[in-house]
Amino acid sequence: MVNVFTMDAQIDEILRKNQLSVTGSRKRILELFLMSNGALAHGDIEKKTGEKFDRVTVYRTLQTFLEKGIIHNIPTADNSVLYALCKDDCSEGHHHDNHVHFICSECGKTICLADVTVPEVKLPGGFLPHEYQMVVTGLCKECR
Amino acid sequence: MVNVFTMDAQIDEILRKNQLSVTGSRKRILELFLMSNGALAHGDIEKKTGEKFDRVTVYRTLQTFLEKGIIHNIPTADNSVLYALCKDDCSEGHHHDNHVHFICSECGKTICLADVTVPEVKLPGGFLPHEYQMVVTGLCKECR
DNA sequence: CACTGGCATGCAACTTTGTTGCAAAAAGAT
DNA sequence: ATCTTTTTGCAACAAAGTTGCATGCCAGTG
Ligand SMILES: [Mn+2]
Ligand SMILES: [Mn+2]
Ligand SMILES: [Zn+2]
Ligand SMILES: [Zn+2]
Repeated sequence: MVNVFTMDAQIDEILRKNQLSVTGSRKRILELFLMSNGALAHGDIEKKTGEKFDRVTVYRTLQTFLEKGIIHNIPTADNSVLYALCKDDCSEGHHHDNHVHFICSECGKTICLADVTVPEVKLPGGFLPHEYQMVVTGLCKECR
Repeated sequence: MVNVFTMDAQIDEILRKNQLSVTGSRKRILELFLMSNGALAHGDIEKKTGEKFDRVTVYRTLQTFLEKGIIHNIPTADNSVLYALCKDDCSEGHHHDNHVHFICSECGKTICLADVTVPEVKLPGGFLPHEYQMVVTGLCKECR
């Protein structure tokens, strides 16, 4: 059971820290990310907020969160775009979410494995790496 | 300069080997993959084939190639869907393309690093891994 | 608490991307 | 050359994402 009081305060703090005005849609969408232990797609958010907010507002809110470094997006092999909360020390333009992502092929859930760091690999000469990303598919705890 | 004669024969062979009838669109799209050293998006193919084939045909051809294991798709953090040729020993359903993919943030090219194998990482208890995928962003040889 | 400038939202209209059913055309087999 | 099966193009549709603009709400000021 999640403590609603502290979550509300947390949401406010995140928005303030990023110099964003505290609005209904931003609070709600941030709440959804905090409640979910996994990643969310645009469609998930639309479903969970119902008719409360316009589709366009959801797009713009996600875009804003991305730019501020509140969320990061996750590479997937299909065309789906997934977003997940960043750790505390991510900031505009500079992310530290170099952790592995796990996608369950059964339930479809995508989970940030915050404790599993992406290993760096040696590249052939000429390539100048900037960021390493890793996605593992398989079965999650519940589905195996 | 690419030898057109051998490429044509190669295209035929690939299609035959996968029990696909040899048609104009399949030949042309396969040719594009063989000529390009990187990955292609649906949009790239549409641009390069011009008005020659219907959009729907391109979608269906890519779908067929995917199912047959002629191409594989590449995870990306944005919403783009990328495809690249599989190695010879890929077959329907069973891919061996466990190599790292490099995306140049300057020119946008995506390259299969066929010789760089994706490292396996140790996951927290409960997760049952099936496939590991890795994407590296940075600057390619030409852009650095 | 009321006022106000600037930012966020909703709406409408539009573009882009992807899907489906079906008839015509092309490919492969005999 | 003829027949059967597969592939293609077209049309219509559905889903996903974008843009401009008027209205509404937020945060700061007095
Ligand atoms: Mn993550
Ligand atoms: Mn590849
Ligand atoms: Zn699962
Ligand atoms: Zn480049």
